[in-house]
Formats: sequence, structure tokens, C-alpha cells
Amino acid sequence: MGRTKEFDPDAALRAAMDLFWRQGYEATSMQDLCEHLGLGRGSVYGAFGGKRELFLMAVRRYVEDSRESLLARLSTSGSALDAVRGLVRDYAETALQEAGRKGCLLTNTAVELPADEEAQRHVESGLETMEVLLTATLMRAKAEGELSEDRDPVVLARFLVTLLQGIRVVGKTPVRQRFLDDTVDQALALLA
Amino acid sequence: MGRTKEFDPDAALRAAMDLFWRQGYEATSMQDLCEHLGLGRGSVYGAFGGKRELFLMAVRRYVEDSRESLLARLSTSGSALDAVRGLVRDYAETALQEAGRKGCLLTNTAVELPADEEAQRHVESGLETMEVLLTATLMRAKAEGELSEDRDPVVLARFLVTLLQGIRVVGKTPVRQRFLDDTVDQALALLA
DNA sequence: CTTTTATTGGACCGATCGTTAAAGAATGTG
DNA sequence: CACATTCTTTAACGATCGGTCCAATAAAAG
Repeated sequence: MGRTKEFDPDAALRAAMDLFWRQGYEATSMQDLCEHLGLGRGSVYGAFGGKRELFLMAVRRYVEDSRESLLARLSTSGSALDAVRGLVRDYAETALQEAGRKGCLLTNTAVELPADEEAQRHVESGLETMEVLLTATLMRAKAEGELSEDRDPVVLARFLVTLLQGIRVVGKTPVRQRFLDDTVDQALALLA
Repeated sequence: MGRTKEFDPDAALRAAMDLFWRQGYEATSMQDLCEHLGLGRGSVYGAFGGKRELFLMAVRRYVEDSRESLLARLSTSGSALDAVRGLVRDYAETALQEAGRKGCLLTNTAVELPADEEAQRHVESGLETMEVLLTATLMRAKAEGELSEDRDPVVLARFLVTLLQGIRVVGKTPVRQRFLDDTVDQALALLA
């Protein structure tokens, strides 16, 4: 019953995610969002509730997307340790390109909205996902003898998550070109 | 000639720095600032120009303050490597306390205003300062035989700056308690 | 068909944004 | 003293903020 939606809520959410990702929460207005989604205000409020609700849904969607892409990247048939190495390198490489300015939506949210408990729960969920997937991959590396017996995959995974956050920050600054290659070199030294 | 200022511009700038640090740029209004500084709007605009100008001055001040405090911390008479280790530990420890929510003004600015070239120049200046001071200290450690000959102080310094940015990000999230100790452990393993 | 329900686009709301203007108060100069 | 200059205070500006309301529209239900 009732009139059918003329837009794809899923695509709209992804577009909103992109805009929040690029501009941040405070710097993105409902007018920005409506124009970028190609929707009237009524449609946006009707489908998503309001700015904050839309933002939270966008972050949640980001966490889910990230989990999928990370899972795919780490589930290689080859060397587990190489997969982790590749991930670190890709983070730095992405940061060096134009996408570096966007950074990571989790990083951005952690920094911009530290007092928003709901937003931080989503950030927590995203970082934990990274921790879990990295830990599993490092355990696989250890089982295959790529990582020495005395290394703790959990400790290493948490370290890597923190470092990746740093890479996303530095990737937004003018020092990125100078810093990130060296950062990756040192990090890879820890993955041997 | 003319009426004398009734407030200390230096103290006011520091108060503004605190507020921007805690709340971010967009989330801090001129009204917030006026109340927090105990000044009328006219005084603030007369002394600092406007919101953006005040913010940029605050960031510059932060860079200067950081340089002084970092220099003092690394200029120990004892072990150079211990000084660096203590710095990393202190970063994590600070992040675990209430101050962790504020994070680092450079980190916050890098993330929130990546498109503001002037702000990013100040961030660049701050990160370069960290790089230089850390490099010098690591060179001292190398000269004193605390660091093996094949280690590059510059590479290591840049890695540490990136990692410290990551610590400031993670320190703003609910995972801080679980992640930061392990992060520090791994980082210290690289300083041996 | 009519009725009901839901979506749409845009006018509109009060609140707040950063900024400016102007009048009064305090200081230095002649 | 008068005068020029600077700072303080406050009212007010236009613009924009997030959010609401509503008439028009479209589709499902009877």
C-alpha cells in the first residue's frame, strides 16, 4: 500500500556515507546531503529520520563494507603474512593518492565525535573487526611457520590497527609523501 | 595611545586553543569562545580577526608549546633511547586518561580540516618538529651504542610519528584500554 | 471507481551561525 | 581641559542550520 519510493535507499545511504566520509559530520549540511543524494528533504527525513540517524547508519554501513573488503583481502590462498604485508602497503598507497584526503570514516568519526557514545560504539565495532580478522590471519601465518612461535598475534594485530589509524591521519597531511614509505618499512620489519 | 586591553591576549589564545582542542573547529562557535574566554565579541574580533584566524593562531601556538615540551622531554641527561621509550609510553598513558578524549590538536586538525591548506601547513610544521626531535634523539642513541648501526633514525622517527598519531586516534575510542598497552609493547620491541 | 496509505518537493519554522556596526568607556597626547 | 585613538559592550545583520508541515502525487486496497 501507499506510494512506492522513487529512489534506492541503499544507494542513497552509500552516497550519504561518501559525503560524510569526505566532509565530516559537522561540515556536511542536510542541504548538501539532499543535493548529493538527489532527494528532497521530505524523502531524506522520511527514509532516515534525521542527520544524526543518517550519519550513524552510514557509519554502520561503512563498518560492514570494510569488514567484507578486509575479509576478502586477507582470505588469500597464498601466504598469510604476505596478505598482511600487502594490506599495510595498500593503506599507505591509498593514503598517497587523492583518496588519502578522505581518510577512513572510522578514523574521522573517532576524532570528530569522541563524545557521541553511539558513534563510538560503531567505531569500536569497526576496530574490533579489524583486530579479529588480523589476528586470525596472523595466527594462520604462525601455524604455517611464517611467524616465529614467540609472537603474539593479538598483540601484533592491535598494534597494526593503531598504526593503520596513524597512516590514515598522516595520509591527510602534507608530510604523507615523506613519512609513509618509511612508516611502512618499519612496520614490515615487524612482520618477519 | 588609546584604551588598554583589559585581558591578556596570550592567556585568551591559550583558552581558545583548549576549546578548539576539546571540541574541534566546526563544533566550536564564536559564542562558545567568547564565554570561555570571558570576552565580548568585539574584543575577540578586535584581537584575533575572526574564528578561522583565531583557530590558526591557536594551532600555531599548540605547535610551539608541543615543541618546547617535547624538547624538554627528550633532552634528558640519561639514556636517549629510554627517553623515546618513555615518550611512547606517556602518549599511551595520556590517551588512557580523561585527556585522551581531547587527543592531539594536530591530529584533530589533520583529520577535520584536510582541505584547509593553511591549517595543514601548521600540522606539517608540528609533525616535522616531532620528526626532527625524535631523529636527533635516536641519533644520540645510536652514537651511544643503544641502537644498532644498521638502524636509520630518520625512518624510525617517521614511523614513530605515524604511530603516535594512531595512538591519539585510538585513545579517543572505547578500544583504547585493550589496544594501547599491546601497541606500546610492539613499538618498544622496535626500540631495542 | 473511491479510499487509504506513503512518498515527494518545497515552503517555512525558530534557532544559531559568523560577522559587523555603533555607542560608550578608558587611555595617551597636546 | 579637549581631542584622538583604542577597547568594550551590545544590538543587530544576513545567511544558514536542522527540522517540520503540507498540498500534490502515486500506488495499493476495497
